[in-house]
Amino acid sequence: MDELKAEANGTRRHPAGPKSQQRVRDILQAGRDVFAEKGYERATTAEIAQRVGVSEATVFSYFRGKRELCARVISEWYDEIIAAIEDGLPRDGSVRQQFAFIVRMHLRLMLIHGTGLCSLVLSEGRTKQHALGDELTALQRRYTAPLMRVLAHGQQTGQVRTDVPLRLMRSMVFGPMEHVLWEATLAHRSTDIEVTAERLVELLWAALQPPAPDVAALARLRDDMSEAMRRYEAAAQAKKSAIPI
Amino acid sequence: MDELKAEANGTRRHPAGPKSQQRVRDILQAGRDVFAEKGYERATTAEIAQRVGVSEATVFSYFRGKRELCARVISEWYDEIIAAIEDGLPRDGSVRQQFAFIVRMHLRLMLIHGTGLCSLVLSEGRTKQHALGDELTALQRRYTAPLMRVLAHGQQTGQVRTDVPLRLMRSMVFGPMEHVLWEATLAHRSTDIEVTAERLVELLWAALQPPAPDVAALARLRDDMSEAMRRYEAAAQAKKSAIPI
Amino acid sequence: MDELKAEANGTRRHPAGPKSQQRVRDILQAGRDVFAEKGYERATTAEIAQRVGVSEATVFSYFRGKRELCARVISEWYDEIIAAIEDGLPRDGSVRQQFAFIVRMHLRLMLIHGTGLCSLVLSEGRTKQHALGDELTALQRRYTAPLMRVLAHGQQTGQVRTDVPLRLMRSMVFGPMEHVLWEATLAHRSTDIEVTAERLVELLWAALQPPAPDVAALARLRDDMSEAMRRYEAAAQAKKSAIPI
Amino acid sequence: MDELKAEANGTRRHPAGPKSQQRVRDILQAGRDVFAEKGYERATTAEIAQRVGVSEATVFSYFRGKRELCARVISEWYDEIIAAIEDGLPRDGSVRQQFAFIVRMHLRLMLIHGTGLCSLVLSEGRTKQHALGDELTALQRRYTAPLMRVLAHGQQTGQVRTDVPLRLMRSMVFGPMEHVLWEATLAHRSTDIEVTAERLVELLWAALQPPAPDVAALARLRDDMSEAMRRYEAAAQAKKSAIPI
DNA sequence: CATGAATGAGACTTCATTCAT
DNA sequence: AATGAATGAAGTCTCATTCAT
Repeated sequence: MDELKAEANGTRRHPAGPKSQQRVRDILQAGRDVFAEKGYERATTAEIAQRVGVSEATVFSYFRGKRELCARVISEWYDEIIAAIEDGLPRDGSVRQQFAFIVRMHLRLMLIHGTGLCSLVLSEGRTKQHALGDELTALQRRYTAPLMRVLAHGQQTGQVRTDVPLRLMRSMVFGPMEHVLWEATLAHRSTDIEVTAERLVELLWAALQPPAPDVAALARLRDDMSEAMRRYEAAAQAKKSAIPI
Repeated sequence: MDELKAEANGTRRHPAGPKSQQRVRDILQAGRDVFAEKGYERATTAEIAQRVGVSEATVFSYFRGKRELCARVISEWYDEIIAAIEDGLPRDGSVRQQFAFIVRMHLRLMLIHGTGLCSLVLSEGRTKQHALGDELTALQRRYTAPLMRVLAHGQQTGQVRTDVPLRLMRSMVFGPMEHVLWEATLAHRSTDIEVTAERLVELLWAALQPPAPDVAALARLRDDMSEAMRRYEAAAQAKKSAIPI
Repeated sequence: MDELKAEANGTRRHPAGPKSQQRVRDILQAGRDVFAEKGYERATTAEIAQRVGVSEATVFSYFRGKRELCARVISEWYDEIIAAIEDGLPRDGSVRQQFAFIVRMHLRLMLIHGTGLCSLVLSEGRTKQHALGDELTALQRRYTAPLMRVLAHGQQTGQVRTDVPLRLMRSMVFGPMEHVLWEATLAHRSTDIEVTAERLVELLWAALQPPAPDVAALARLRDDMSEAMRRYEAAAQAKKSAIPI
Repeated sequence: MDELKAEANGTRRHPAGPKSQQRVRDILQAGRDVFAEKGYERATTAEIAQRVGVSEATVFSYFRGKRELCARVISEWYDEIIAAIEDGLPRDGSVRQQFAFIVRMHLRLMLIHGTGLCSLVLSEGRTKQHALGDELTALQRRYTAPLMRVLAHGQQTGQVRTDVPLRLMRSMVFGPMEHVLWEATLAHRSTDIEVTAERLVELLWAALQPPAPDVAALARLRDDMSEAMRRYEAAAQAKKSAIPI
């Protein structure tokens, strides 16, 4: 991100005066809003400039172009969110506590700015030929790093299962969160995000725990039995009513 | 979907000749590809026409416009996927088998056409004022319906936890799948999707099970079963040797 | 018009079978409706074809193109209207009666088909480079011929003034009629066209009569006097109130 | 009109710089020419831009679109013509003088820009669903207001007949003028518009006068006047010769 | 520094018209 | 005789981007 900043701010025109820095912040803020609301394609530099109250040309004198501005918006946002999680992480807490913290913070932080940014990242991040590609990947790695560390630590202490690749577990954690966030935006129904967060932690934690092989197998056995019995009973019932004689 | 079809074909110019139908199919195919690759905004009617090998005007004589074409692409794709899942679902299988089937099929079907369509739906579906909005919602409901039924059935038979809203469980299931799919596309590393599917099923199933199963009771059940089986087998064996014919 | 018909019907493809003639009539009818409703530019061959219930290609096999069709529509319409006036004109009536008949018929006939055709002629007739130019001029001459004859006759018998070019009198007659027709269409207020016609006849007839030089001059004198008196009185009044002493 | 102006300028991009205003004027001028020549539909933004010597994009940065430009053209033109008539109207003149002034000015002003604008207004004004509809109606009312006032005044002073609705008289006046203007444009023959104007005034005035003036009474009035004048002149003459200094 | 002004490139869309069948 | 199918040409409009002032 630092090299991004340098690139954006230095290659163009403006020395790093304090006024200049404020301008950059204003533009980034407006850009964040507009990109989040409209998505990359539908956002226009005109609207961003207008929200800042400057001319389009000014925007282009601080940023090389729309794409760079978008890249900066995304990276700033990632920075904030990463900092918030890294700073707040209860280092002395249990693995489960740390895990819960991350999930909770993620959901909270995302919803502060609506899910626009989130899906911006997801949609635009996917596009190849988008120049952002590399930096974005780096950011995403940094972003998921805290969770990865927690999970790895959990594996070492036997609290997290080791029979599944970490990458899959990451999907297992972030996937539902994104999904929940989308639903929260789509449905105007104001989901109680705190309640949802706690439930999600519980569900996820259940999935992440080492399989108590016995119990799981037993449960499976019970389920199979149960199914078999039900099917038998249904069949018996059918026969009875079908053949009254 | 049927009214979509009617709307698209016929209102414009071409009666339902056989050649006409083929053209429609060709355009839909090209549209699917391009929309999937580029997303709605970056896709151009020019490129779609060019891939079919016709002029843009031809495309517009079969579909009212870019948006309608996109809507048709999405709905056709949903139709396929829904049909595949509804038709293939093992109705006599256990809840777990059905669940596993859905997850597996989902991952497979999505990857046939790349993740483009998937994220197209997600990105475009999110945008309000997109006119597609309503039909899309309906399709998504139909799409997730099988899973919802399976989960609900599982809850009735005590195999799926009831302490969490179904909606959250849906996010819990589809979220990771989407995430996995994105990773699969992003990283060119060809993940073995079948293996991943099995692992995902296991993780998810663990999350969905009722919490705190009574281990002791389960063990007792198992023992009773075991005993019963053994007795049965012994009896069978005895019979077999008694009646060689 | 006859050469138009020949041109349209012969140069293309269709021999003059009775079926073919019916087709031509149908298309002309639909064309009349659409051109009248939409104006030349906004009318589309597609809509015309659709109203007839044939394909666009069929329309083009009977008429060389949109422009020719429009020309035919206009000329047919002129034919009708001219015939109606020529046939109905009371040859034994007085000049005033004949004049009144023409005005009345004009207003009636125009309103049968709405003012669309009327303004179509006026708008499109004006456009140079419209190919219709020449034929249209000829038609308009034929169209106004009855009126011109009546007026000329009136001049010979001393019932119509001779101090004004016939051309100007034509404008004097047709101008108000067109204006009235436009107002009738614009305002949905259903003007009683018959009453308006009678009033118009009276106004126009007054204008067309030879100036009884004495009377006119006298009237003018009276008006001037009247004005002078009023001004004087106003001035006196002002003075009185201004200078109370 | 003012809200039109505000709407057009400013909402798009350019603040009201001096250069900007000139551009607006240039574009309006070119727009006026092109719309007048071609009519609304056949006019193209490309041609307008080309005549100004700028790119199409520039035109669209000053006006929201073709329609708004056309609306502005029409309203500017109306403004000019209304101002010219309102400013020049001889307020102290007789009713006939005022009437003659309006007719003369109308014909002159219209011909300055050809009849294109005139028929543009008439053709486009007629089209329903044209968005211009409302503003246009208002403008037309303002435009005909001076004439209406003069006629009403004439009615009060007995110089204009009262047995016919004002609306019909308006058609009676504007109708022939439009017709004359069209003929003037169609026929390249350069009509002497001043002569025509005077003749038209005479014809129209004849139509507007109260019917059946009492010739006898008028003659008596004239004789009285005449006698009075003669007496006055004789007296004046006497005085003049009596007091030579 | 900031911006007013301009624009090239390209998007979607419409429609009269042609032609093989 | 009729038409299904296709399209070239053109139109309106949008927007990121540049540059002289």
